[in-house]
Amino acid sequence: MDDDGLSPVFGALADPTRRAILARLAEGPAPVTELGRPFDISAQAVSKHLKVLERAGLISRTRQGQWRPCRLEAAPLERASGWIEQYRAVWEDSLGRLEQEIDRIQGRQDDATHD
Amino acid sequence: MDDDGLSPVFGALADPTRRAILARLAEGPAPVTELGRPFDISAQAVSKHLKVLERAGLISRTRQGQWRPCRLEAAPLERASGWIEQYRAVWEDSLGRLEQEIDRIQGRQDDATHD
DNA sequence: CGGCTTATCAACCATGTGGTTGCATATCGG
DNA sequence: CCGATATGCAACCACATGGTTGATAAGCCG
Repeated sequence: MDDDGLSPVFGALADPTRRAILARLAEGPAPVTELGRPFDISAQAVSKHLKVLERAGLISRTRQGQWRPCRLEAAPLERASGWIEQYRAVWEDSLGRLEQEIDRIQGRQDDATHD
Repeated sequence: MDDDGLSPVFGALADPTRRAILARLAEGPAPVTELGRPFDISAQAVSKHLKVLERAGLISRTRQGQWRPCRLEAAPLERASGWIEQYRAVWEDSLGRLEQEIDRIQGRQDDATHD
């Protein structure tokens, strides 16, 4: 199967808390406590979210005193975007063509019945 | 929380089988049996994948005789792409700037210690 | 050293996923 | 109506997720 590591990336993106964390991280690195502040969850839950993001390669963590600042790693986002962009033609142009195709096939069935 | 339904979409994308199904569907509608043919899984497993895709709004199913042809619905892909594209600047341009920022902060700490 | 903050690890629980098998249903085609 | 095909539903299993609480390690600061 063609898995260039996109599954963990999309999986990490499939959670609003993690998407919000990435949004915050886009403005610059931040330690765990600050990342979790907006959410009504424990620090441990935040830590688990970060682990998911890290396994997907979306963030990297360094040590700085007792803080572990997280940094956004955008490369996986670029690959994910590239995958979706394959379908840009579908939603921009070919979608109407596809629908017409279906109508054509269904129309042919109608012809066969009432003729 | 800002959840405009992107979580199910990314969740559906987080599986290589489902991504392959979408790839096949991009070429046109197809019934369940044909969608499952390339994979070494049961028809029921395919059906469950399709249910996940359907709940995410990525496909729609119609009835045509005993077949239930699936059709790709690209709108959620467009929204997902839009979300990721927010970060294009990060991986295209600002990434280096971000790294420099970190180096600057760390450098300032070094200054404080050895000065 | 002792205490505070930061952050992670471990165990637990409920739920979803990804697969299976078995059964039910619907439709075509004799 | 009967049988074959296409598809869905339900139950089950193993495992991951997303949350909790409790304990623990690592750093700062007094």
